[in-house]
Amino acid sequence: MQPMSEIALDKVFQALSDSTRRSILHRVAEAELTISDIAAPYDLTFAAVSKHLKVLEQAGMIGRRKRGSYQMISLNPEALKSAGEWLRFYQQFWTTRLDALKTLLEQQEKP
Amino acid sequence: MQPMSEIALDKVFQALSDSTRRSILHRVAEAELTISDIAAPYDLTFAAVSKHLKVLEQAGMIGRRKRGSYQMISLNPEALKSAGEWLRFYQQFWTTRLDALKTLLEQQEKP
DNA sequence: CTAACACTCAACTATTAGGTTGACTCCTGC
DNA sequence: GCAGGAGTCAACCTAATAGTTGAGTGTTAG
Repeated sequence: MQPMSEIALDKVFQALSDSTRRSILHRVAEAELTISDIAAPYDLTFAAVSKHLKVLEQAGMIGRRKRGSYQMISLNPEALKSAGEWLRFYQQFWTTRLDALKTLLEQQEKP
Repeated sequence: MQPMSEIALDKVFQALSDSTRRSILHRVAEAELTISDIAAPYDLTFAAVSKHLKVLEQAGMIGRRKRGSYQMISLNPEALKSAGEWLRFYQQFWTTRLDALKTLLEQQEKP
């Protein structure tokens, strides 16, 4: 998979930066839901939830499927995967640097 | 490691949603830098870079160390790790669901 | 001591985000 | 065909972000 564009990554991380949206992702990951289902547990208006879904959709993280007068919302994990890959890069850096530090310290202990 | 609080995750993902800040993280991951070093390549004022660093610091993603009149900025990957773990959870969900779907389809093909 | 460097802080501006309300559209069941 | 449920859209408000400028604080070198 080719790396995500910077702008796409902006959108994914921005979408993830709101706990309501993370909660929506969590629930949608477990089952396809209608927008009413999604909205029910939150103390928000329908329109507000609809906006959150738009943010998630424009970040490529969810998909919609029309089913009569309902829409079924489902997780699209490709975008999450890209964000995960981005982060893994830094964790790798971290591990490498810690190892280097450890080696350095060991060398100083017994020169 | 205990899971990050929702608010802490908000801050981490919010911090990651700006490409300048991701770029700063990238460079800081490779070497400890002064703030002047960090600011140099960007077409931004010093103060703007200072603000970005504040955002990263409050998200727990970088650390500062005073060294005379300089400050050395370094990566703190613990926060990135938490974000990575959060994302991995969803990728796992995805994999599981795809496997379930595949099994279902195979059962339908040869009943 | 002071000049210069390395920042930081406060104030201001413009844009974006998250939320509301109310009107509108589009299906479905009767 | 029309009433009602499912959802979207537009207008508006408020708070937060990203940026600027300019003044202020430490620290070091000469």
